[in-house]
Amino acid sequence: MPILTRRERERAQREKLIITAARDLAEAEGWQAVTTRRLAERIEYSQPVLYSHFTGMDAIMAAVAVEGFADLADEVRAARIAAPDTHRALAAVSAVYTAFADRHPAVYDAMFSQTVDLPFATPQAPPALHAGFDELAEAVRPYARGDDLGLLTETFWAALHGLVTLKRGGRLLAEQQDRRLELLLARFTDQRPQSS
Amino acid sequence: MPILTRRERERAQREKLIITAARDLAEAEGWQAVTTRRLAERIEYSQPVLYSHFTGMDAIMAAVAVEGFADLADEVRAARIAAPDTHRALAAVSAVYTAFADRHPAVYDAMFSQTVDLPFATPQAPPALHAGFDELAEAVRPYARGDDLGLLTETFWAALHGLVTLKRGGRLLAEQQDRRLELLLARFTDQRPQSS
DNA sequence: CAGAAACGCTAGCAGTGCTAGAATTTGAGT
DNA sequence: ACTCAAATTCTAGCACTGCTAGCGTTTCTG
Repeated sequence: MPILTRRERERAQREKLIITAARDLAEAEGWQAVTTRRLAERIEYSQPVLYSHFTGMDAIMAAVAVEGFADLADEVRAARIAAPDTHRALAAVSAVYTAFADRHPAVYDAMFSQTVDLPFATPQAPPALHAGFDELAEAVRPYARGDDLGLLTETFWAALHGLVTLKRGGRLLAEQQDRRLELLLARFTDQRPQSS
Repeated sequence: MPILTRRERERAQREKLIITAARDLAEAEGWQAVTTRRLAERIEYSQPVLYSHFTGMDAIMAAVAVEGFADLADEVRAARIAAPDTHRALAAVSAVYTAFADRHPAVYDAMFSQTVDLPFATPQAPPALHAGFDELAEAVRPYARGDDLGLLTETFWAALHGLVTLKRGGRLLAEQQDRRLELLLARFTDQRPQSS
Protein backbone atom coordinates (compact mmCIF):
# COMPACT_ATOMS: atom_id res chain seq x y z
CA MET A 1 0.00 0.00 0.00
CA PRO A 2 1.51 3.29 -1.03
CA ILE A 3 1.36 6.26 1.30
CA LEU A 4 -1.18 8.77 0.06
CA THR A 5 -1.58 12.34 1.08
CA ARG A 6 -5.02 13.61 2.01
CA ARG A 7 -5.33 15.26 -1.40
CA GLU A 8 -4.43 12.04 -3.15
CA ARG A 9 -6.95 10.14 -1.09
CA GLU A 10 -9.69 12.61 -1.89
CA ARG A 11 -8.81 12.45 -5.55
CA ALA A 12 -9.01 8.66 -5.57
CA GLN A 13 -12.34 8.85 -3.80
CA ARG A 14 -13.71 11.27 -6.35
CA GLU A 15 -12.50 9.09 -9.19
CA LYS A 16 -14.38 6.18 -7.69
CA LEU A 17 -17.41 8.43 -7.39
CA ILE A 18 -17.26 9.23 -11.10
CA ILE A 19 -17.04 5.58 -12.08
CA THR A 20 -19.95 4.63 -9.84
CA ALA A 21 -22.08 7.50 -11.10
CA ALA A 22 -21.32 6.54 -14.71
CA ARG A 23 -22.22 2.92 -14.08
CA ASP A 24 -25.45 3.76 -12.26
CA LEU A 25 -26.54 6.21 -14.91
CA ALA A 26 -25.70 3.75 -17.71
CA GLU A 27 -27.63 0.94 -16.05
CA ALA A 28 -30.60 3.21 -15.42
CA GLU A 29 -30.84 4.89 -18.82
CA GLY A 30 -28.24 3.35 -21.13
CA TRP A 31 -24.83 4.61 -22.18
CA GLN A 32 -26.32 7.11 -24.60
CA ALA A 33 -27.65 8.97 -21.56
CA VAL A 34 -24.24 9.16 -19.90
CA THR A 35 -23.06 12.60 -20.99
CA THR A 36 -20.31 14.64 -19.41
CA ARG A 37 -22.81 17.24 -18.28
CA ARG A 38 -25.16 14.80 -16.57
CA LEU A 39 -22.22 13.01 -15.01
CA ALA A 40 -20.77 16.27 -13.72
CA GLU A 41 -24.15 17.20 -12.27
CA ARG A 42 -24.41 13.87 -10.45
CA ILE A 43 -21.03 14.14 -8.80
CA GLU A 44 -21.67 17.82 -8.07
CA TYR A 45 -18.57 19.07 -9.84
CA SER A 46 -18.17 20.89 -13.11
CA GLN A 47 -17.51 19.11 -16.42
CA PRO A 48 -13.78 19.85 -16.69
CA VAL A 49 -13.13 17.95 -13.47
CA LEU A 50 -13.90 14.73 -15.36
CA TYR A 51 -11.00 15.45 -17.69
CA SER A 52 -8.56 15.78 -14.82
CA HIS A 53 -9.31 12.14 -14.02
CA PHE A 54 -9.96 10.62 -17.44
CA THR A 55 -8.91 11.45 -20.98
CA GLY A 56 -12.57 11.45 -22.06
CA MET A 57 -15.86 9.58 -21.97
CA ASP A 58 -14.24 6.50 -23.48
CA ALA A 59 -11.83 6.22 -20.61
CA ILE A 60 -14.68 6.49 -18.11
CA MET A 61 -16.47 3.65 -19.86
CA ALA A 62 -13.25 1.66 -19.80
CA ALA A 63 -12.98 2.20 -16.05
CA VAL A 64 -16.52 0.89 -15.57
CA ALA A 65 -15.55 -2.13 -17.68
CA VAL A 66 -12.50 -2.87 -15.54
CA GLU A 67 -14.68 -2.85 -12.41
CA GLY A 68 -17.02 -5.23 -14.19
CA PHE A 69 -14.23 -7.67 -15.03
CA ALA A 70 -13.45 -8.06 -11.34
CA ASP A 71 -17.08 -8.54 -10.36
CA LEU A 72 -17.72 -11.10 -13.09
CA ALA A 73 -14.54 -13.03 -12.31
CA ASP A 74 -15.57 -13.28 -8.66
CA GLU A 75 -19.02 -14.57 -9.50
CA VAL A 76 -17.73 -17.10 -12.01
CA ARG A 77 -15.13 -18.36 -9.58
CA ALA A 78 -17.67 -18.78 -6.79
CA ALA A 79 -20.03 -20.67 -9.05
CA ARG A 80 -17.34 -23.03 -10.32
CA ILE A 81 -16.00 -23.84 -6.87
CA ALA A 82 -19.43 -24.50 -5.40
CA ALA A 83 -20.38 -27.00 -8.11
CA PRO A 84 -20.30 -30.66 -7.09
CA ASP A 85 -19.06 -32.02 -10.42
CA THR A 86 -17.54 -30.89 -13.70
CA HIS A 87 -20.79 -31.08 -15.54
CA ARG A 88 -22.69 -28.84 -13.18
CA ALA A 89 -19.63 -26.61 -12.91
CA LEU A 90 -19.76 -25.66 -16.58
CA ALA A 91 -23.53 -25.24 -16.39
CA ALA A 92 -23.24 -23.04 -13.30
CA VAL A 93 -20.49 -20.92 -14.83
CA SER A 94 -22.56 -20.40 -17.97
CA ALA A 95 -25.64 -19.53 -15.97
CA VAL A 96 -23.73 -17.03 -13.86
CA TYR A 97 -22.20 -15.46 -16.95
CA THR A 98 -25.51 -14.90 -18.71
CA ALA A 99 -27.16 -13.79 -15.47
CA PHE A 100 -24.45 -11.16 -15.01
CA ALA A 101 -25.10 -9.84 -18.49
CA ASP A 102 -28.82 -9.72 -17.76
CA ARG A 103 -28.44 -7.95 -14.43
CA HIS A 104 -25.80 -5.44 -15.56
CA PRO A 105 -26.39 -4.93 -19.28
CA ALA A 106 -24.63 -1.57 -19.44
CA VAL A 107 -21.54 -2.82 -17.61
CA TYR A 108 -21.53 -5.89 -19.83
CA ASP A 109 -21.65 -3.68 -22.91
CA ALA A 110 -18.72 -1.63 -21.70
CA MET A 111 -16.78 -4.84 -21.07
CA PHE A 112 -17.47 -6.69 -24.29
CA SER A 113 -19.46 -4.73 -26.84
CA GLN A 114 -18.53 -1.08 -26.84
CA THR A 115 -15.35 -0.02 -28.56
CA VAL A 116 -13.27 0.94 -25.63
CA ASP A 117 -9.60 1.75 -25.43
CA LEU A 118 -8.32 -1.20 -23.41
CA PRO A 119 -5.79 -3.94 -24.14
CA PHE A 120 -7.60 -7.25 -24.41
CA ALA A 121 -5.99 -10.24 -26.02
CA THR A 122 -2.54 -9.48 -24.59
CA PRO A 123 -0.74 -9.90 -21.27
CA GLN A 124 -1.38 -6.17 -20.70
CA ALA A 125 -5.10 -6.78 -20.42
CA PRO A 126 -6.65 -6.07 -16.99
CA PRO A 127 -5.72 -8.87 -14.54
CA ALA A 128 -9.36 -9.39 -13.60
CA LEU A 129 -10.10 -10.18 -17.25
CA HIS A 130 -7.45 -12.88 -17.27
CA ALA A 131 -8.75 -14.19 -13.97
CA GLY A 132 -12.26 -14.49 -15.32
CA PHE A 133 -11.09 -16.17 -18.48
CA ASP A 134 -9.01 -18.65 -16.48
CA GLU A 135 -12.03 -19.54 -14.38
CA LEU A 136 -14.02 -20.24 -17.50
CA ALA A 137 -11.13 -22.29 -18.88
CA GLU A 138 -11.05 -24.43 -15.75
CA ALA A 139 -14.71 -25.19 -16.20
CA VAL A 140 -14.15 -26.08 -19.85
CA ARG A 141 -11.02 -28.17 -19.24
CA PRO A 142 -12.74 -31.48 -18.49
CA TYR A 143 -14.34 -31.33 -21.94
CA ALA A 144 -11.35 -30.19 -23.93
CA ARG A 145 -10.55 -33.66 -25.24
CA GLY A 146 -7.44 -33.18 -27.33
CA ASP A 147 -8.27 -29.60 -28.27
CA ASP A 148 -6.31 -26.51 -27.31
CA LEU A 149 -7.90 -25.37 -24.04
CA GLY A 150 -7.40 -21.67 -24.68
CA LEU A 151 -8.97 -21.73 -28.11
CA LEU A 152 -11.81 -23.94 -26.99
CA THR A 153 -12.54 -21.65 -24.06
CA GLU A 154 -12.57 -18.66 -26.38
CA THR A 155 -14.99 -20.48 -28.64
CA PHE A 156 -17.30 -21.38 -25.78
CA TRP A 157 -17.08 -17.86 -24.44
CA ALA A 158 -17.97 -16.49 -27.86
CA ALA A 159 -21.05 -18.70 -27.96
CA LEU A 160 -22.19 -17.39 -24.58
CA HIS A 161 -21.48 -13.85 -25.69
CA GLY A 162 -23.47 -14.35 -28.87
CA LEU A 163 -26.49 -15.68 -26.99
CA VAL A 164 -26.32 -12.74 -24.60
CA THR A 165 -25.99 -10.00 -27.18
CA LEU A 166 -28.47 -11.35 -29.73
CA LYS A 167 -31.05 -11.70 -26.99
CA ARG A 168 -30.42 -8.22 -25.67
CA GLY A 169 -30.66 -6.75 -29.16
CA GLY A 170 -34.05 -8.35 -29.62
CA ARG A 171 -32.72 -10.73 -32.29
CA LEU A 172 -33.58 -13.76 -30.15
CA LEU A 173 -36.69 -14.19 -28.06
CA ALA A 174 -35.85 -14.13 -24.38
CA GLU A 175 -38.22 -16.94 -23.41
CA GLN A 176 -36.26 -19.89 -24.75
CA GLN A 177 -32.83 -18.67 -23.71
CA ASP A 178 -32.44 -21.40 -21.09
CA ARG A 179 -33.07 -24.10 -23.65
CA ARG A 180 -30.50 -22.58 -26.01
CA LEU A 181 -28.01 -22.64 -23.18
CA GLU A 182 -28.82 -26.30 -22.58
CA LEU A 183 -28.24 -27.11 -26.24
CA LEU A 184 -24.91 -25.32 -26.20
CA LEU A 185 -23.79 -27.16 -23.08
CA ALA A 186 -24.85 -30.50 -24.51
CA ARG A 187 -22.74 -29.94 -27.63
CA PHE A 188 -19.69 -28.88 -25.66
CA THR A 189 -19.91 -31.56 -23.01
CA ASP A 190 -20.30 -34.29 -25.59
CA GLN A 191 -23.63 -35.58 -24.44
CA ARG A 192 -24.84 -37.80 -27.19
CA PRO A 193 -26.95 -40.94 -27.49
CA GLN A 194 -24.26 -43.07 -29.08
CA SER A 195 -20.74 -42.66 -30.34
CA SER A 196 -19.66 -42.92 -33.97
CA MET B 1 -45.31 -3.76 -60.11
CA PRO B 2 -47.19 -0.60 -59.25
CA ILE B 3 -47.32 2.25 -61.72
CA LEU B 4 -45.11 5.07 -60.56
CA THR B 5 -45.13 8.63 -61.73
CA ARG B 6 -41.85 10.25 -62.66
CA ARG B 7 -41.77 12.05 -59.32
CA GLU B 8 -42.31 8.83 -57.46
CA ARG B 9 -39.57 7.14 -59.45
CA GLU B 10 -37.15 9.94 -58.72
CA ARG B 11 -38.01 9.80 -55.06
CA ALA B 12 -37.37 6.06 -54.92
CA GLN B 13 -34.08 6.57 -56.70
CA ARG B 14 -33.00 9.21 -54.22
CA GLU B 15 -33.97 6.99 -51.31
CA LYS B 16 -31.75 4.28 -52.70
CA LEU B 17 -29.00 6.88 -53.09
CA ILE B 18 -29.26 7.79 -49.41
CA ILE B 19 -29.03 4.17 -48.32
CA THR B 20 -26.03 3.50 -50.52
CA ALA B 21 -24.27 6.66 -49.36
CA ALA B 22 -24.90 5.74 -45.73
CA ARG B 23 -23.57 2.23 -46.24
CA ASP B 24 -20.46 3.40 -48.09
CA LEU B 25 -19.69 6.06 -45.52
CA ALA B 26 -20.22 3.63 -42.65
CA GLU B 27 -17.95 1.03 -44.22
CA ALA B 28 -15.28 3.62 -44.92
CA GLU B 29 -15.25 5.44 -41.58
CA GLY B 30 -17.65 3.65 -39.22
CA TRP B 31 -21.19 4.52 -38.19
CA GLN B 32 -20.04 7.27 -35.85
CA ALA B 33 -18.92 9.18 -38.97
CA VAL B 34 -22.33 8.89 -40.61
CA THR B 35 -23.93 12.19 -39.64
CA THR B 36 -26.91 13.83 -41.26
CA ARG B 37 -24.72 16.68 -42.50
CA ARG B 38 -22.11 14.48 -44.14
CA LEU B 39 -24.80 12.28 -45.63
CA ALA B 40 -26.65 15.29 -47.02
CA GLU B 41 -23.40 16.59 -48.51
CA ARG B 42 -22.74 13.25 -50.22
CA ILE B 43 -26.12 13.07 -51.88
CA GLU B 44 -25.94 16.78 -52.72
CA TYR B 45 -29.17 17.68 -50.96
CA SER B 46 -29.79 19.54 -47.75
CA GLN B 47 -30.25 17.82 -44.41
CA PRO B 48 -34.05 18.08 -44.14
CA VAL B 49 -34.43 16.01 -47.32
CA LEU B 50 -33.29 12.98 -45.31
CA TYR B 51 -36.26 13.43 -43.01
CA SER B 52 -38.70 13.35 -45.90
CA HIS B 53 -37.52 9.78 -46.58
CA PHE B 54 -36.70 8.47 -43.11
CA THR B 55 -37.83 9.30 -39.61
CA GLY B 56 -34.23 9.76 -38.54
CA MET B 57 -30.71 8.34 -38.56
CA ASP B 58 -31.94 5.12 -36.93
CA ALA B 59 -34.30 4.43 -39.82
CA ILE B 60 -31.48 4.97 -42.32
CA MET B 61 -29.35 2.45 -40.47
CA ALA B 62 -32.30 0.05 -40.45
CA ALA B 63 -32.64 0.42 -44.24
CA VAL B 64 -28.96 -0.46 -44.66
CA ALA B 65 -29.53 -3.50 -42.45
CA VAL B 66 -32.45 -4.70 -44.55
CA GLU B 67 -30.30 -4.52 -47.67
CA GLY B 68 -27.66 -6.52 -45.83
CA PHE B 69 -30.11 -9.26 -44.88
CA ALA B 70 -30.81 -9.91 -48.54
CA ASP B 71 -27.13 -9.95 -49.51
CA LEU B 72 -26.19 -12.29 -46.69
CA ALA B 73 -29.08 -14.65 -47.39
CA ASP B 74 -28.02 -14.92 -51.03
CA GLU B 75 -24.43 -15.70 -50.15
CA VAL B 76 -25.37 -18.28 -47.55
CA ARG B 77 -27.79 -19.98 -49.91
CA ALA B 78 -25.21 -20.16 -52.70
CA ALA B 79 -22.61 -21.63 -50.36
CA ARG B 80 -24.96 -24.27 -49.02
CA ILE B 81 -26.16 -25.40 -52.43
CA ALA B 82 -22.67 -25.65 -53.89
CA ALA B 83 -21.39 -27.88 -51.09
CA PRO B 84 -20.98 -31.56 -51.96
CA ASP B 85 -22.05 -32.95 -48.58
CA THR B 86 -23.71 -31.90 -45.34
CA HIS B 87 -20.46 -31.58 -43.51
CA ARG B 88 -18.88 -29.20 -45.95
CA ALA B 89 -22.22 -27.41 -46.29
CA LEU B 90 -22.22 -26.31 -42.67
CA ALA B 91 -18.54 -25.42 -42.88
CA ALA B 92 -19.10 -23.39 -46.05
CA VAL B 93 -22.12 -21.62 -44.59
CA SER B 94 -20.16 -20.70 -41.48
CA ALA B 95 -17.21 -19.50 -43.53
CA VAL B 96 -19.44 -17.36 -45.73
CA TYR B 97 -21.16 -15.89 -42.69
CA THR B 98 -17.97 -14.83 -40.97
CA ALA B 99 -16.48 -13.62 -44.25
CA PHE B 100 -19.51 -11.41 -44.80
CA ALA B 101 -19.05 -9.89 -41.37
CA ASP B 102 -15.36 -9.30 -42.12
CA ARG B 103 -15.98 -7.72 -45.50
CA HIS B 104 -18.93 -5.54 -44.46
CA PRO B 105 -18.42 -4.82 -40.77
CA ALA B 106 -20.60 -1.72 -40.73
CA VAL B 107 -23.49 -3.42 -42.49
CA TYR B 108 -23.11 -6.39 -40.16
CA ASP B 109 -23.29 -4.06 -37.17
CA ALA B 110 -26.45 -2.45 -38.45
CA MET B 111 -27.96 -5.90 -38.94
CA PHE B 112 -27.05 -7.54 -35.66
CA SER B 113 -25.32 -5.24 -33.19
CA GLN B 114 -26.72 -1.74 -33.33
CA THR B 115 -30.01 -1.02 -31.64
CA VAL B 116 -32.20 -0.45 -34.62
CA ASP B 117 -35.94 -0.13 -34.80
CA LEU B 118 -36.84 -3.30 -36.72
CA PRO B 119 -38.98 -6.32 -35.87
CA PHE B 120 -36.75 -9.36 -35.49
CA ALA B 121 -37.95 -12.49 -33.79
CA THR B 122 -41.46 -12.24 -35.21
CA PRO B 123 -43.19 -13.02 -38.52
CA GLN B 124 -43.07 -9.26 -39.23
CA ALA B 125 -39.29 -9.38 -39.51
CA PRO B 126 -37.83 -8.62 -42.96
CA PRO B 127 -38.38 -11.60 -45.28
CA ALA B 128 -34.69 -11.69 -46.22
CA LEU B 129 -33.86 -12.23 -42.56
CA HIS B 130 -36.14 -15.26 -42.41
CA ALA B 131 -34.66 -16.52 -45.67
CA GLY B 132 -31.14 -16.30 -44.31
CA PHE B 133 -32.10 -18.00 -41.09
CA ASP B 134 -33.82 -20.80 -42.99
CA GLU B 135 -30.71 -21.39 -45.06
CA LEU B 136 -28.65 -21.69 -41.93
CA ALA B 137 -31.24 -24.04 -40.46
CA GLU B 138 -31.03 -26.32 -43.51
CA ALA B 139 -27.28 -26.55 -43.04
CA VAL B 140 -27.73 -27.36 -39.37
CA ARG B 141 -30.55 -29.88 -39.88
CA PRO B 142 -28.38 -32.97 -40.50
CA TYR B 143 -26.83 -32.47 -37.07
CA ALA B 144 -29.97 -31.67 -35.12
CA ARG B 145 -30.32 -35.16 -33.69
CA GLY B 146 -33.46 -35.02 -31.59
CA ASP B 147 -33.11 -31.33 -30.78
CA ASP B 148 -35.45 -28.56 -31.86
CA LEU B 149 -34.03 -27.34 -35.18
CA GLY B 150 -35.01 -23.71 -34.68
CA LEU B 151 -33.46 -23.43 -31.26
CA LEU B 152 -30.34 -25.29 -32.30
CA THR B 153 -29.93 -23.03 -35.32
CA GLU B 154 -30.31 -19.97 -33.11
CA THR B 155 -27.66 -21.36 -30.80
CA PHE B 156 -25.24 -22.07 -33.62
CA TRP B 157 -25.94 -18.67 -35.10
CA ALA B 158 -25.24 -17.05 -31.74
CA ALA B 159 -21.89 -18.83 -31.57
CA LEU B 160 -20.93 -17.50 -35.00
CA HIS B 161 -22.11 -14.05 -34.01
CA GLY B 162 -20.08 -14.17 -30.82
CA LEU B 163 -16.91 -15.15 -32.65
CA VAL B 164 -17.45 -12.36 -35.16
CA THR B 165 -18.15 -9.59 -32.66
CA LEU B 166 -15.51 -10.50 -30.09
CA LYS B 167 -12.90 -10.61 -32.81
CA ARG B 168 -13.98 -7.29 -34.27
CA GLY B 169 -13.97 -5.68 -30.85
CA GLY B 170 -10.39 -6.79 -30.31
CA ARG B 171 -11.38 -9.23 -27.55
CA LEU B 172 -10.13 -12.19 -29.57
CA LEU B 173 -6.97 -12.28 -31.66
CA ALA B 174 -7.81 -12.50 -35.33
CA GLU B 175 -5.10 -14.98 -36.21
CA GLN B 176 -6.64 -18.12 -34.76
CA GLN B 177 -10.20 -17.40 -35.82
CA ASP B 178 -10.21 -20.26 -38.34
CA ARG B 179 -9.26 -22.75 -35.68
CA ARG B 180 -11.99 -21.47 -33.38
CA LEU B 181 -14.46 -21.98 -36.20
CA GLU B 182 -13.18 -25.53 -36.66
CA LEU B 183 -13.64 -26.26 -32.98
CA LEU B 184 -17.17 -24.92 -33.09
CA LEU B 185 -18.03 -27.02 -36.12
CA ALA B 186 -16.52 -30.12 -34.57
CA ARG B 187 -18.68 -29.73 -31.47
CA PHE B 188 -21.84 -29.19 -33.47
CA THR B 189 -21.21 -31.92 -36.02
CA ASP B 190 -20.18 -34.40 -33.38
CA GLN B 191 -16.70 -35.05 -34.63
CA ARG B 192 -14.49 -36.78 -32.12
CA PRO B 193 -10.91 -35.62 -32.25
CA GLN B 194 -8.91 -37.72 -34.63
CA SER B 195 -5.30 -38.59 -33.86
CA SER B 196 -3.46 -36.47 -36.37
C1' DC C 1 2.46 35.76 6.26
C1' DA C 2 3.74 36.38 1.20
C1' DG C 3 4.21 33.91 -3.13
C1' DA C 4 3.49 30.08 -5.89
C1' DA C 5 1.37 26.20 -7.21
C1' DA C 6 -2.69 23.45 -7.53
C1' DC C 7 -7.40 23.45 -8.36
C1' DG C 8 -12.18 24.07 -10.11
C1' DC C 9 -14.88 27.17 -12.32
C1' DT C 10 -17.24 29.93 -16.29
C1' DA C 11 -17.59 30.49 -20.96
C1' DG C 12 -16.99 29.03 -25.41
C1' DC C 13 -15.90 26.07 -29.77
C1' DA C 14 -17.19 22.99 -33.29
C1' DG C 15 -19.90 19.45 -33.85
C1' DT C 16 -24.57 16.45 -33.31
C1' DG C 17 -29.88 15.21 -34.59
C1' DC C 18 -33.73 17.40 -35.80
C1' DT C 19 -37.38 21.10 -37.24
C1' DA C 20 -39.98 25.61 -38.27
C1' DG C 21 -40.88 28.48 -41.73
C1' DA C 22 -39.43 31.01 -45.77
C1' DA C 23 -38.23 30.57 -50.73
C1' DT C 24 -38.44 28.19 -54.76
C1' DT C 25 -39.90 25.04 -58.23
C1' DT C 26 -43.62 22.40 -60.31
C1' DG C 27 -47.87 21.34 -62.63
C1' DA C 28 -52.21 22.07 -63.12
C1' DG C 29 -56.66 24.75 -64.88
C1' DT C 30 -58.21 28.44 -67.45
C1' DA D 1 -49.55 31.49 -72.39
C1' DC D 2 -50.49 32.79 -67.63
C1' DT D 3 -51.92 32.52 -62.93
C1' DC D 4 -51.97 30.35 -58.66
C1' DA D 5 -51.93 26.73 -55.46
C1' DA D 6 -49.48 22.71 -54.12
C1' DA D 7 -45.40 20.23 -53.53
C1' DT D 8 -40.61 20.52 -52.57
C1' DT D 9 -36.18 22.13 -50.97
C1' DC D 10 -33.61 25.30 -48.57
C1' DT D 11 -31.80 28.50 -44.80
C1' DA D 12 -31.52 29.26 -40.18
C1' DG D 13 -31.93 27.87 -35.72
C1' DC D 14 -32.78 24.96 -31.28
C1' DA D 15 -31.05 22.22 -27.65
C1' DC D 16 -27.82 19.14 -27.12
C1' DT D 17 -22.92 16.68 -27.44
C1' DG D 18 -17.51 16.15 -26.12
C1' DC D 19 -13.98 18.86 -25.04
C1' DT D 20 -10.75 23.02 -23.71
C1' DA D 21 -8.75 27.80 -22.85
C1' DG D 22 -8.06 30.74 -19.38
C1' DC D 23 -9.50 33.14 -15.28
C1' DG D 24 -10.26 33.33 -10.11
C1' DT D 25 -9.96 31.08 -5.88
C1' DT D 26 -8.15 28.11 -2.54
C1' DT D 27 -4.35 25.70 -0.47
C1' DC D 28 0.17 24.61 0.74
C1' DT D 29 5.11 26.00 1.30
C1' DG D 30 9.17 28.56 2.54
